Amino acid sequence: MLLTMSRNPEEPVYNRIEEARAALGLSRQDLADKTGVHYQTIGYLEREEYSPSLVLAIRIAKSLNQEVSELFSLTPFKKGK
Amino acid sequence: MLLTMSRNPEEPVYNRIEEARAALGLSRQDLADKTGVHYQTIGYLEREEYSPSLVLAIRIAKSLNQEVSELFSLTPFKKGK
DNA sequence: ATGCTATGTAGCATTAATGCAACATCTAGG
DNA sequence: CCTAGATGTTGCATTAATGCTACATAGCAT
Repeated sequence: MLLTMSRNPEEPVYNRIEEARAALGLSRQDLADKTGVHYQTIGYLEREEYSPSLVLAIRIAKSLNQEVSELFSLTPFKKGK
Repeated sequence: MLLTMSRNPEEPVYNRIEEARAALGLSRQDLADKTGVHYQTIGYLEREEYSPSLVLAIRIAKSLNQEVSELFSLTPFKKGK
């Protein structure tokens, strides 16, 4: 089909993907490859322009050796790990 | 828009929603109300006709006093709790 | 039997998540 | 300076997730 203007849903999910990814020295492309998604998708998630599906969240957590609950939250994360 | 025939995605997520819900003596309608979704949505999830968004998974886990990882998995659950 | 509750099934509308492509920008190296 | 890599931005197509409505069925009451 055509149209729609997604980007920026009403229900954001906070995440620490960028920190966790940087801690492992991975580029977005690297993480995208490990996870099996487009590298832009990682970017959108890090910028919190939309929230992932549960499957994607689980796969990303696995790629980063983290628990889903450590990486994603409905409430903002505190600064620092 | 129109059309589409969702139901039954390519990537299922296994879950224990039904068991956890029953353990608390809640009907689907009860859980749907607590979670803020349509009661049919709970049914689709229990029958694994599609997998939830991350936000919904988190909210459901919270409604059932469970961890996301205890309730959802990319691999099938063993029988019994 | 009648009725009520829980559940399954089917369709359709709307919106979000994802892929992908084409750019722009910025920075680190050579 | 030039180039390459990483990241941000915009647009559009496709598909999944969700809401909602309606109806069927099965069980359990009264």
